[in-house]
Amino acid sequence: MDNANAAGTPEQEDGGLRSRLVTVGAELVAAEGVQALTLREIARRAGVSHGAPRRYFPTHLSLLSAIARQGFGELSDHLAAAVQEKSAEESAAESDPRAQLRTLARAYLDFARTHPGMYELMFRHDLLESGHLGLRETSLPMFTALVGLVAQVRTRPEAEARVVAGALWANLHGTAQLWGWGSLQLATGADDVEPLLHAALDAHLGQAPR
Amino acid sequence: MDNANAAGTPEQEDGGLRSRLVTVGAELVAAEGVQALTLREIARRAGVSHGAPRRYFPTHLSLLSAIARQGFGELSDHLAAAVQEKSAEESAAESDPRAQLRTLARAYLDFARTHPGMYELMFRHDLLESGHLGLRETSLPMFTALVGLVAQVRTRPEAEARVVAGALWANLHGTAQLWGWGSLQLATGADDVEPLLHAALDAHLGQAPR
DNA sequence: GTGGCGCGTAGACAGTGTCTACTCTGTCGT
DNA sequence: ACGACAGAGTAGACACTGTCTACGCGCCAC
Repeated sequence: MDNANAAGTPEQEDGGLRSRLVTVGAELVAAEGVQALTLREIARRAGVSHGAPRRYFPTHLSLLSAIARQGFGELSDHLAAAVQEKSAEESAAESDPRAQLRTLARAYLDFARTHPGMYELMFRHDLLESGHLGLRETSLPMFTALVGLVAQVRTRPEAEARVVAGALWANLHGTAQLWGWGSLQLATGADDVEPLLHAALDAHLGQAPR
Repeated sequence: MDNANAAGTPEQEDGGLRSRLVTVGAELVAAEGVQALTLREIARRAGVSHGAPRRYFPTHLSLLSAIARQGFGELSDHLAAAVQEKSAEESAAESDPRAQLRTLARAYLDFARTHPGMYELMFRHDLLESGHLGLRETSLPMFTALVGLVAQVRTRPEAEARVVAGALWANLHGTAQLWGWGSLQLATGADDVEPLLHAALDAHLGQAPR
């Protein structure tokens, strides 16, 4: 955990088995889902014996936690890229926090839709080390950024921005999860997330002047 | 599956191993969480060999689905009891749909908080049979009731009631899940769900005249 | 050279879900 | 009355999992 390429180096430094295991795990969960994330299967795909990962990850959960940590990084990148791209194509108001929140929320649901396995892993707390530092270190900054944007919009001044941000996050997460399972399609009869996304945004941020 | 006590009889008819397995499973998940819901452990606690459940449940997932089905029934009862009790103590307006939605949402979060293991199982789609009829049969009526109440409130007429109801459900589910994991406490700094519950209700139903 | 040590292998162990062969027991047809 | 039979549960095997331990191999310092 305090190794050279533990947190500093963002991508695999090719040689290291540690990062290779994480990369292989990320590919595996994307290809075959959480169920396929067996310790032995990851080791197999990395081309090592089933005992090798233990040198770097004392437990199966710690390896999965490292994979989920990379997932949070990917999510963070995905969100950052979305707002940047959006603010680039609409050259004018990059400072509109409401528009930023809109693209942020859309990108969040988009990530969950396009990376279902990884997103599931990221919130399967029974598969992650409870006190894993990396997870909170990676996810908390995203949330505080969300709080900052919500505070700028301030549709409901009496409610603390953190609470509104938390409620919005919970709404997005619930939507992602129930949609991923198919429950929301069945319940609402819709075949597109957009209406639910708009409902969540309008609800927590107030009616949009779209 | 087409046995006598398959779906018709609501509670255990004492003798039957089938219902005993479900009961034992429900107790086990309440006591020790989803991880403890092993086929062999359930059989052990039911006092039979590990092969016995196979006579009634062809697969581990089908047994877990039956347990989750009972969980949805318990949730339904819990919600019904809450609104009934509330409308009884406030003798006057039992017809106020907004108040009913309020107690409904509170009861939903309360169930998730007091039955964490069962609630987790109910939404662990990887542990449930995908096409299990009983689950949808039990959960869909609850949702249509929710839709009916939302339609009566009609804060946002342009949005379909089903979409608003779906968004509200997603919000509640996300809150329950993230709160159960501790993420929302860490993010918002709160130690009580109430603010998040109020935020969700105010957001989706409009500011309350409380 | 030789001892240590990082790094990975190989095997054992208990536990799991599934499958199959078997026993027991009560009921029914003749 | 008696044997066939179907329902219900047992017992053991199999492949697979995560963890643990003992064992090699290669490389570097001294």
